[in-house]
Amino acid sequence: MTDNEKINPPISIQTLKRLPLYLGYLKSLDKDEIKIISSPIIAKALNLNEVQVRKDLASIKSGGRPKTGYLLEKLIISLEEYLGYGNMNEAVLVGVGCLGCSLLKYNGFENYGMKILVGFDVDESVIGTEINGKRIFPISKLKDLCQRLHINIGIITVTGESAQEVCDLLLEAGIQAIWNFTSIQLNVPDGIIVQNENIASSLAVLSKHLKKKSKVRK
Amino acid sequence: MTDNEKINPPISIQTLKRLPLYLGYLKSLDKDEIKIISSPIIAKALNLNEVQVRKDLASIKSGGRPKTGYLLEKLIISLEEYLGYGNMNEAVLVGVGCLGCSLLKYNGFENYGMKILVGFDVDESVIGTEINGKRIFPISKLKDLCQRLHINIGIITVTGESAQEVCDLLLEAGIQAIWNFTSIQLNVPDGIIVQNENIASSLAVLSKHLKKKSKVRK
DNA sequence: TAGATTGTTAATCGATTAACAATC
DNA sequence: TAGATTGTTAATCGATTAACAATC
Repeated sequence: MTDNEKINPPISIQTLKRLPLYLGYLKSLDKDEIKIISSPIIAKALNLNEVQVRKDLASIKSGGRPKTGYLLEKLIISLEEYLGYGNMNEAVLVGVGCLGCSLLKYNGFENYGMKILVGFDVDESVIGTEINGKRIFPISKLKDLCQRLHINIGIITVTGESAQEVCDLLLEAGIQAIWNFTSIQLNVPDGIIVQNENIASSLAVLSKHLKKKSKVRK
Repeated sequence: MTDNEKINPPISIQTLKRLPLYLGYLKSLDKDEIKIISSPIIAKALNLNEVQVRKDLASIKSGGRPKTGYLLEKLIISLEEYLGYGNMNEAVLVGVGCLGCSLLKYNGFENYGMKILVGFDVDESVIGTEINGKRIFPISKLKDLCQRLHINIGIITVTGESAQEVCDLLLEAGIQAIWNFTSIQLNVPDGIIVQNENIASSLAVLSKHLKKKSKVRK
């Protein structure tokens, strides 16, 4: 453990995932009307336990005050700072199919500190075109371009069959984090993070729940 | 606890989410070549603990045999059965924007036991059109149509501002499960499941990881 | 029989929740 | 001061991992 970690223990991944929820809720409030907000109110709005909210917020230096609560504006700034929404991470996307295309078109990522610069594909018919201002390059240019642009994040929206291949290519190009939209489990070396966006897992939870309900009804 | 639960304890949500991963991996294997598969092999392929794999597979009746392992074909069938990939859940999608459109175009859901029947929107220019064979209706038809078709799942791909409104409408129409692609936390009564597909949370994990790495490198 | 693997019981680990002191 | 709220320490809960008996 480094000295830094002794003083600022790393927050849990669960807490980290909740921080954007807090931020989203706080930003939805009317800043002119509400100056101060408390953990019980946040907890109620987001269906969370109020102790959990306090603990989460305490883990970033949120400056809450006993009796008073948290200063709304200050809390928003703390969260944005912690989540790094100020300094943009740059990404490339590989696989400009149906899903890839809609991610390229989506402009909301920039609110979360990520910007997709370019796309890659093998399909001649999309290479050279622009989608939402983002140029599509042949996959042969991937390594060179990523290295030159110092890209950190690779988004994989190809089919399952080519996912690992694309992943390896991205790693060769020096990418540090992968956002995986395929249902394949990617093999990466230690230190590289893979975030899986797994539709099948979500659907499994949904449909199991439905099945249970229909059984109860019978 | 019901008698049924005493005999077949409900599996944990974590296990449930991993089942599609097992299935995907097993299906990717060559059935002609591989007849039998063991937990250490599955675990290695998916970067999981082998005890976890065994426990997960034991929770559905997978019929593994000591010394031998699991019969590949039988295991696939057990998983598909448990996940209910045989009987289709029917869904509607509300919000035919950029993301909604690409979900309508995506045909992979049917492999996971879900079928989107129709879409809804307020935008006159999309109402009446078809996307991938799915008709788009005005939102005023939502309640009637969902009730008549006995729809179970509602997919919300509208903007955050109208998300709760749409959610309430879906609940009125008798929907039992909601797949929420907005970053809003939806309020639903007990017994309704909401599965959040939260891009902001995923990005928070990715970018925190990158920040830590760049610090270490300094 | 010996070796390999499953399935289960016990131990460990981590996250959530409860209790409570500190504080404005 | 009394009441409300934060932040932290302790207790609980649930999931993962380890140990091991059962078995082919």
